[in-house]
Amino acid sequence: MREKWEMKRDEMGHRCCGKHKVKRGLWSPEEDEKLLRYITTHGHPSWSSVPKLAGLQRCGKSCRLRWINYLRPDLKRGSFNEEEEQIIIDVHRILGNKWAQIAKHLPGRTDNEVKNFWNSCIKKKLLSQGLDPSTHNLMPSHKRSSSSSNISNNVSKPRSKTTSIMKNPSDLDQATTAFSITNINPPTSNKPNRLKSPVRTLTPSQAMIPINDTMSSLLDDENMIPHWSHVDEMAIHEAPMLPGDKPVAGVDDDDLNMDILFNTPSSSAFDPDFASIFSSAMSSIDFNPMDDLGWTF
DNA sequence: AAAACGAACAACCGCCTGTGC
DNA sequence: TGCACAGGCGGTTGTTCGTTT
Repeated sequence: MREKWEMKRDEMGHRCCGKHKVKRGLWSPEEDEKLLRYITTHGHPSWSSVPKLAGLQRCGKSCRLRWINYLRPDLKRGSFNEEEEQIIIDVHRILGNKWAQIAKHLPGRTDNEVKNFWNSCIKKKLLSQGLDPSTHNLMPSHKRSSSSSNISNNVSKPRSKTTSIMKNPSDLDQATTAFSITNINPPTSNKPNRLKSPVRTLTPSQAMIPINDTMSSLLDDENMIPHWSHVDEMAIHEAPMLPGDKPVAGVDDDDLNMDILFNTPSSSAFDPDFASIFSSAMSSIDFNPMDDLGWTF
């Protein structure tokens, strides 16, 4: 039984769309084609006007979301590979649930995709390893009882550089790099990857970015650690500009800026104590929960 | 074979921020 | 300064479909 307010809402349409009655739910191929055709020829100077001009009974937000998450030609479809997974874990450790920021480091991936992948896959992996997904620290119950886990194989790796690295906040990018975990992935599941949505078929022009070559070029040769500056460049330069697209500002300015990270009060998902935990953990000579993760420095 | 379950992903909702007036 | 609007973002819900029972 649907609530009255829900029925009223459907009659009235979206809040953002005023009185216009709009269609909701999954997009049909016809709608996709209309939107794709309109955006590729006219761009999207104003999303609120796109539905009307494109002949769609959708709200502007819905059109924007559909374009960003599904129709954009520079999107990369398919499963995340290990390098991408590692990037997500590393950046998430620094930024928290800033999916849009994380997605900027993964060319062709959307924040929604990253978020879904995190919630459906990575989160469970971390939990299965006794790691708190929000802090990436070992949970208390696992701190000294994880000997059966493969991550304990690297426990005795020596600490070195990171302590000094973290004394200079401007070196966050290096710190991010230094925080790369090796061998964090649990044994692969017996379950095969579920097929992606069968609705969309890539045309040759939408061919996949050669992720292996691309990503390997972003990795430090010895440590398989991403070069963040290169990732940023990729994110900016590989996405083709389309009509109506605004120039993408360099992410260097705000993404990995230590001052912002540690001083922004509005970062709700970001642990306010992270800065102190982070720095104390890195400078501490005593117990460091990260030891259990096998850092490679 | 069919129902139940669960994983993956698409889409929506509400809030926040930036901008123009 | 305050308001309205559009766009962006993160959290959540809904849908689909493969797997298990």
